[in-house]
Amino acid sequence: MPDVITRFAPSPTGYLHIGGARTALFNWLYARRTGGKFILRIEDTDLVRSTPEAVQAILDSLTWLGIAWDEGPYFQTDRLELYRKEADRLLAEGKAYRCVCTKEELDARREAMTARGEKPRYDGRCRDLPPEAAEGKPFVVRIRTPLQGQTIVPDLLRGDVVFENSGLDDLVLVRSDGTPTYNFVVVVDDASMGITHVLRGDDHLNNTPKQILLYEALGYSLPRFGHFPLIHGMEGGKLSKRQDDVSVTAYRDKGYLPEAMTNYLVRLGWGHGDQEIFSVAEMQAHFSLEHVGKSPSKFNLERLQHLNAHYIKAADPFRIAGLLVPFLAKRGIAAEPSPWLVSVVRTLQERVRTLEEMAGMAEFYFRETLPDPKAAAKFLTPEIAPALEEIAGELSTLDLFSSSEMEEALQRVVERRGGNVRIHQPIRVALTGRTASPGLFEVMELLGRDEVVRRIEAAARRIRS
RNA sequence: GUCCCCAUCGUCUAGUCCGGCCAAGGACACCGCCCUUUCACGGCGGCGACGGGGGUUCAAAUCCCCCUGGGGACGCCA
Repeated sequence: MPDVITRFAPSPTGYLHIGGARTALFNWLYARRTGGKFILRIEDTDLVRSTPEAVQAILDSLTWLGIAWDEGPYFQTDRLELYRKEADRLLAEGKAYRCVCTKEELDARREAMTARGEKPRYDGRCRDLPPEAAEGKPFVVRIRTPLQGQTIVPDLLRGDVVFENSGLDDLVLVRSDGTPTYNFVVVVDDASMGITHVLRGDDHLNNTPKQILLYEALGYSLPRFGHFPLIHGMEGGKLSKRQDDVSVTAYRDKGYLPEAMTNYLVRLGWGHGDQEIFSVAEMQAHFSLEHVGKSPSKFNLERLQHLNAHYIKAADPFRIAGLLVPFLAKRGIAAEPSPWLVSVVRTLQERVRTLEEMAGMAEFYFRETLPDPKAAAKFLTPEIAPALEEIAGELSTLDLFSSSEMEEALQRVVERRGGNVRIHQPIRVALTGRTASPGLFEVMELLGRDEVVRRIEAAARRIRS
């Protein structure tokens, strides 16, 4: 049995979002770092909102990120028998009770409490109902929370957090349809799976004292708890779909590399001295809970972009070429990984931040695009047309289409025309349609002599007409 | 409203646990300069923070209290 067993327990109600991904990453890294085990468990007890598509999306995202679970995925819907048994035990021992309050009644009471300025909570009116009173009526099972005393959450990151039991609710353990609720199953599962470290988002800190009470009621021993600060959106507050891209897949589809994503996420809330770039192996070697910060961090796209640019530069161009194909396809360009594509990638690698940008910048390699009007107005002027024609002529006579040959050909034309003709930018615009591009001679080489001559002649013709 | 958490450059953070090495370091972004056929890459430099107030101490970014600010939770969601 390993000393450390962590888990990631998402609910399959949507895509894996950034915050969840980081929680998974931290749990995984902590397990790896300590030689422990990392379990994936799908919390699908909300039958209404859970979907198989969401399960698949979560699995895909984790796999894409390279976060590999050692066990699972377990599904809570496969374990209902266990929860039922534990609920019955609590009932039999008097540690839980049946409550026949209806949802409507509860809502009304909650509203009244809020209006009175109290913390809305269950008032406990079914606590001492004789069991027969629930006969024939729909009921939920609630835990009997102590009215007095305190519950202390020993948090790995924050130290002891003290809660007054009087402020805690009699949580619903089993719904009226017989299905168990989150706070109940999470305890039963974490205990039965032998989870040693429950590491999760800060939003669960308030649940933890209630869960501790449940651990005690069930006679389980406590795991260690640690709560990570949340990731905020770019405008502050929770990540919102409106302002931020929240799903991992959204970033994959925009052309971010998984290693950029994990590197970005691991540095959100965690640091190792001044180091910014982490390979997975380095993360696994250095990750520790002591260096996880306590304050929330804001999601910052520019940083992610910078890291992605870094990893694109560092990546094998063969791999990038393969990844680029679908991004080209999105622009209607049918390309296949080829030595030529790899060369194209090489010219673009240090100029882009995402694969999407790379595809956009690569477009001119595949088809002639009309020059940007401003660029044309500045560089494709009537005065330059004769020089362009002359250059096209010179280039078309070349046998070897190499950088040095092209450069000499251009030089000959420039000298013939008095030595001070600025020719590079006009050619660039003629070939790529833009004023910014990879090196001119690299572009010419990849385009090939005939295409280069054709585009330069076409540009000259457009000027004259 | 009640409860809980948090607080170093615009942002991510190092430093905080074990006060002095911090006239606060790195990175992103931004601004200059250099390199250069353009753009980028790269190099060099600049801008820029301990939220406020009280303590404790010879000494506080570091410890304590209050305030302020930010966030989270209050479901038959997870």
